[in-house]
Amino acid sequence: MSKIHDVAKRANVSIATVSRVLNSSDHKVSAKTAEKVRQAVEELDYRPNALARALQLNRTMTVGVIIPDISNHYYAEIVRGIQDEADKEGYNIILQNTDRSQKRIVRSINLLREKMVDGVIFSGGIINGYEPLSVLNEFRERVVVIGRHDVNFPAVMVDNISGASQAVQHLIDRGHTRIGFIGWANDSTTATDRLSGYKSALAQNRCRFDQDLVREGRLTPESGFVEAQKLLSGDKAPTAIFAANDQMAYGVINAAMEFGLKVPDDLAVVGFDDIPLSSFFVPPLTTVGVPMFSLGTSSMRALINLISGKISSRIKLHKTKLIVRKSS
Amino acid sequence: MSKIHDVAKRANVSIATVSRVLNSSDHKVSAKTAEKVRQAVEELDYRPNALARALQLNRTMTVGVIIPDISNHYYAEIVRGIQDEADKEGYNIILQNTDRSQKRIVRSINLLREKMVDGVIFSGGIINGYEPLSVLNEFRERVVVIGRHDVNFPAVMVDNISGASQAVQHLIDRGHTRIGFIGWANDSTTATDRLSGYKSALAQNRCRFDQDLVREGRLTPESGFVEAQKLLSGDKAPTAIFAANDQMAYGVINAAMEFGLKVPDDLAVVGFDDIPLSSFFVPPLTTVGVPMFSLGTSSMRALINLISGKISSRIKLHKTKLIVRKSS
DNA sequence: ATGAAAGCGCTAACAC
DNA sequence: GTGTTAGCGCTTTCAT
Repeated sequence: MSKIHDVAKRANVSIATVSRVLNSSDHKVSAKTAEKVRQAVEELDYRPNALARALQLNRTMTVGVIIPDISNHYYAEIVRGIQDEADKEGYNIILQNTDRSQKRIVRSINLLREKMVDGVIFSGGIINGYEPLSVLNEFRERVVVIGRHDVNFPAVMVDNISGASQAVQHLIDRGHTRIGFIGWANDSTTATDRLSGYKSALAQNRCRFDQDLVREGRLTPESGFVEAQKLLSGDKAPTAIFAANDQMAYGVINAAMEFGLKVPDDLAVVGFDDIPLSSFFVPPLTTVGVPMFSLGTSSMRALINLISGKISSRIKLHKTKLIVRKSS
Repeated sequence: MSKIHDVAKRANVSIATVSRVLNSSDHKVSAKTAEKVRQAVEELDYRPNALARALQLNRTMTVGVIIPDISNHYYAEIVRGIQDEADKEGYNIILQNTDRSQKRIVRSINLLREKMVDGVIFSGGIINGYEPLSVLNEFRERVVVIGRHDVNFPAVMVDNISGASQAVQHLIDRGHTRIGFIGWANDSTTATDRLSGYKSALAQNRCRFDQDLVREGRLTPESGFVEAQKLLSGDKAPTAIFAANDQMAYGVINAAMEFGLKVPDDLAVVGFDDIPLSSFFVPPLTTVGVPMFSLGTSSMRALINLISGKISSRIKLHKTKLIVRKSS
């Protein structure tokens, strides 16, 4: 692996000169010398050592991305957005999965500190009022959070309240009044916001809110299946179920079949997220589309702005979109 | 951000001593001094600068992972496996998406070279006989490839031939003789192997191979839909279709509905991969399970062995498993 | 327009 | 058992 020194020797110049032409510094270098250097670089297939460069410049051009789980489509899509945007500006990312574990979040942050990342994007898991928050503060003005607004960092989020409200309004428009809701444990603003939207649509239409119709799943098809069974086996079963994510909605549809209920005739089902398979599910799932890719790009954009000292608005709210298909 | 110097000063020792206790070097340090140092580290919340460390040690403890697209479940799951294994040994990964573009593959590899990664795991996209191959060679003994054996690197792969063959055998056992196949463009060994398995099962059972029954999709539900339509509208339509991945199988099932065909009664459908939603599809999809997570862990393990100079077998073949559900 | 040399934060060889 | 120092590969100030 050749170093700047080798290039300098081959081009008969000093390493300072090599550095100058490679970084197109404002220091003038004669065209002829520059050409010689470029030639040598080519011949040696020289690549500057990013480590040495970063150490000197105090800029690694890499950012940390902390998420619960990359094998979850939601985060995978966000990460893709982050990377595409990062790529444009020459940034790379180091990915950390936390499975929402407090301990792993702290470990991840500390590791990213050691690796001297230029900033971090955080999504998923609790960070408020806990150790992670203080550790994250080490990054000061270089943190962007996806999906939470209850924390003192710039945030990129989805308007979950209005999204959920739209979904429920749609169901009400279809004539439903007993609408079940399957959410998940309320340690996340996403979960509570979707529940709020559900409640608010109900209230706006003077439908009675019934605590027996709301259940907590665990975001998996399995849990959607289980909770739907409970909802459906009561004596006052709902005629429609709004699942707070698509995967649970799949479980709901399966449960409906189990009960001999036709979707959407006997039971209408609406999901949330619009993951890629939802349009090919049988029946194709009505759902609230979340622009995950855009969440990724815009969080990365915000972070780049932060890093380069530009101020950007502290909260960017992304709109959802109701996608009506055959399950409702 | 405090540095080793600050710690040394606070503990009243030299930086060498600090370094020693932090790296538990075999150089002896008295228990009392060590304690003083640890105290200072704690108080200052000191974290060693990994850049400086890596520059000195010529080891970054990060590896590059090159894949087509993280938003594709298949790769997301592999990456999760890679990361979990990497974590155990203190490695981190830098992720590169290439969308199988030749140019982006080369760019990625060069970037990873600059970042001085300790090794790379490569999956997806063509690398044989092209520029990428020669660039990858820069990493010499520190490359592991997932899914190809036609290239001169240690490889971790899936036994696609026997997997496909199992699937087709299953269909034949169910009484089918006209079995359609939807694969994809044959620039990938995965694609050709799955086709080979299909053919070999046919041959073993003395079923005639009919070129009209094999089609090429593009791995998406949409393309599965389209190709299935073509298969189904011919005058000698198959009674079963084996799609070379689950997503295309979803499309096939949708096409069947379009034709008023009941699955599995009028048309049996088998997929490949077993992505998480397949068990909740309607009907639940019969498919060939690919151990993606294990592909990830075992490729990372192989790479770690390579890095630490241990020899490991050059090819590790992972078995698939036929999962019979309701679509066949 | 070009070169010499300091220094980014760390490890390890060498002194004592 | 502890300290001093060279050097990892680069950028940049200061000379010339």
